[in-house]
Amino acid sequence: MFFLKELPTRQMLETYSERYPGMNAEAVAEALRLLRRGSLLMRELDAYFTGHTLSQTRFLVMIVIDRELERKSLLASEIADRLDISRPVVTETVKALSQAGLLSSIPDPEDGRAKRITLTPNGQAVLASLLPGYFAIIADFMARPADRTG
Amino acid sequence: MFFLKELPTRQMLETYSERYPGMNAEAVAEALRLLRRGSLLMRELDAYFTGHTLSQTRFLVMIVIDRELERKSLLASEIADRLDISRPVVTETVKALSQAGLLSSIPDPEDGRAKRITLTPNGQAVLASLLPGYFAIIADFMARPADRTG
DNA sequence: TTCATATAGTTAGCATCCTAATCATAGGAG
DNA sequence: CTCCTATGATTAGGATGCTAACTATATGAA
Repeated sequence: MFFLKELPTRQMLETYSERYPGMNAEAVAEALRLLRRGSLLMRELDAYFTGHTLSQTRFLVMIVIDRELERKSLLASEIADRLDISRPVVTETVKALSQAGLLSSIPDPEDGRAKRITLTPNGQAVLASLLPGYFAIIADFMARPADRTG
Repeated sequence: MFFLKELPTRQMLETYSERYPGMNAEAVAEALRLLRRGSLLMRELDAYFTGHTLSQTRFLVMIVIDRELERKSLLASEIADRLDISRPVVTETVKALSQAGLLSSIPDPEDGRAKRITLTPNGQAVLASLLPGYFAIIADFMARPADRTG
């Protein structure tokens, strides 16, 4: 998260730019807007999931399983790959979601080390119930002018 | 952080769009690109600061003090406001930076509750030494095409 | 002056993420 | 078959963020 509220003014960046000749003031300004805007959207989504006893990561874990077309299950390592998060986080997230009855994991019959993780019917229902609100937050956020996003 | 690696294809979003009529597929696609790109840049910056015994937040705390034009010091609450982070985080960050000799905080003579936090000369030097690399990472990142950012 | 309320900062406790180390199974070279 | 290495998953420990509750000081109304 990057929440610098008042981004540097153009003039401040020019000043830095004189001190640090290699720097590209326009690229920096654009990057800071990107970071700020992304963080604000993330904060809104986090609040949404927290309000539903979930988290961004737990939601995304369910999403990547749900969106598999030819398979019903993923291995923990596959989830970690698709989400670009560390494996311990997957372990912990799957444990929590399983306890909540949203996922189930069964030993892989073809690989004694692996577990196949699937959405339970309840998990599918919860995911389906969350998506409209998720899309609504995004649509609302993207419709706001960038400088009014915060 | 939001690290969904393979963003949904246009077709998948269309499919969701049929299931969830309120959703704006284009806005969602753009939002996901924003989140992914922002997260990747943040990850690169985090790695940079970690490699210099710092963190994004510690760096930003120094930045907002440094960029005050008319004042040399800020209160913890002012830092929290400018960075949009919680006060306990400021407390902890200032403590760590003070122990590292980069900040100093003295009791405010006009308000017995407050502390005035300033950059030490060493803090200014460290900040100055970090900025070129910081700007270089940003410039490099922004120069890469968006679909090759990861 | 006195008390209620607001504000500055800290502490405590929780959530979430990471890396490094560990355990168990797979799979291939010999 | 046996051993070495690779891979799936977990555990342990640390960093960083948050909210809620607390302490101390300030401020203003009665």
